Amino acid sequence: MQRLICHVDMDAFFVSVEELFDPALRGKPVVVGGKRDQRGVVAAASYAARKFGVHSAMPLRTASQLCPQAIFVDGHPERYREYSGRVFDVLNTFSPLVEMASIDEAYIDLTGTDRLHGPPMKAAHSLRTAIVRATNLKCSLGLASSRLVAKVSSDQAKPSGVLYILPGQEARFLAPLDVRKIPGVGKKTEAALHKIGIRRVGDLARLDESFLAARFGRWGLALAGKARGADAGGWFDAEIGAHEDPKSISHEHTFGQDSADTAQLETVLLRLSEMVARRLREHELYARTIQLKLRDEDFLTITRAASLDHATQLDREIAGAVTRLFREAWDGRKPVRLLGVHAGNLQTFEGQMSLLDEPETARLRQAFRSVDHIRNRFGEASVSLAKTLRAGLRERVHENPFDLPGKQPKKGS
DNA sequence: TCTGGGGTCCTAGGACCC
DNA sequence: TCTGGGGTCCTAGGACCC
Repeated sequence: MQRLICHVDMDAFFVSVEELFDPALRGKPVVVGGKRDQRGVVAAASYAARKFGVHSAMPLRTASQLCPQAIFVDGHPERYREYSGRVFDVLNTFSPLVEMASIDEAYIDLTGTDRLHGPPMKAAHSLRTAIVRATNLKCSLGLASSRLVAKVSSDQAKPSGVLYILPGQEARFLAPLDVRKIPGVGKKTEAALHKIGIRRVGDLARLDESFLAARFGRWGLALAGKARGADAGGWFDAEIGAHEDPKSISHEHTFGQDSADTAQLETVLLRLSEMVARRLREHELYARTIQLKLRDEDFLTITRAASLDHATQLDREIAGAVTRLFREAWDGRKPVRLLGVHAGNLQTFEGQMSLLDEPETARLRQAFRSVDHIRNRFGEASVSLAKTLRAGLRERVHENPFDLPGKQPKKGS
């Protein structure tokens, strides 16, 4: 069956939500992200502000210079989450296959829903009407046979439009667009492509795959696929709405003023560690690798990581690890602009428990190493011996109620 | 211009193992 | 020891997205 993916993108989301809470903002140049003289960047700008060249990710101070009459407001994440949830609920009434890709955009799989919702354009308009009714917010919709093309087409439909790319027309739709329109092509890749004379997606599609692969590595290969409209690998291929645990959890803080006050810096690290630990517990995840991020007054940024001998979700252990890293990494003189705490190598409960049982896992690992060693030295003749050993060990493993089947260590070489 | 905070994925070198 | 070729894990950094 022909896949039909719809990408929903809320228009000027943060600004529009703020306008709901303060209608006086409507039509005015509005910048969401903080005060005009604060350290920080623009999270969202109203269309009136964009006319002055203000755009998201721009420093607030720059935005203030470009558009002195702009109204600067703080962001309200709780409000955005609330409205994001409403959008999700609406989409969920159209199809169970819904995925919020970020706070203001979603994918919905409408494959095979024409009996229910009518043809693609009709379905899209019903969707948009339902969203407006539930939120009073505008959005743009892109429909296509892949996530990639759906996303690009919703962008082309802005503001407040609907665009459907017919199956088979993907490459024709993409060809005249700037390469920058392809998700994943940022400033650097764009510059690299411009350097070799490639400006539009069509130029990219004409290139040899092997040339792109040689020039841009694995990413080049994906790029070639994308230029032709394919969901080239990774997340783009995944089923819509598949739940996935986060791969990392982090918090960071930029100081209002750079600081070289050890006590203050370590207090912030402690607080960030607590925030990370709390979120780990919320997700019921355990981190094995703790990473410090440190940015100095010259904006020089380093990261230092340490892997623990067991995974944790405890404030104390995370703070301890990150403080050790900090004391090694910071000379105590250069003022610090930013500190961050990052938890990676995340494990679920089961993985965590088998690791807790340390002498047992150490013995197991040792045993498997011996098995592999025997196999390497004595070849095929030893296979049955290895099998027997494994079977025996699996029994032992099962005795541990927290260790689930299928969790044995990986085979050696 | 003076550069947030939360993520994902990729690369590359080195340690270590067999 | 002049020296191979898998593989995994760890760490650091960077591009990119919203």
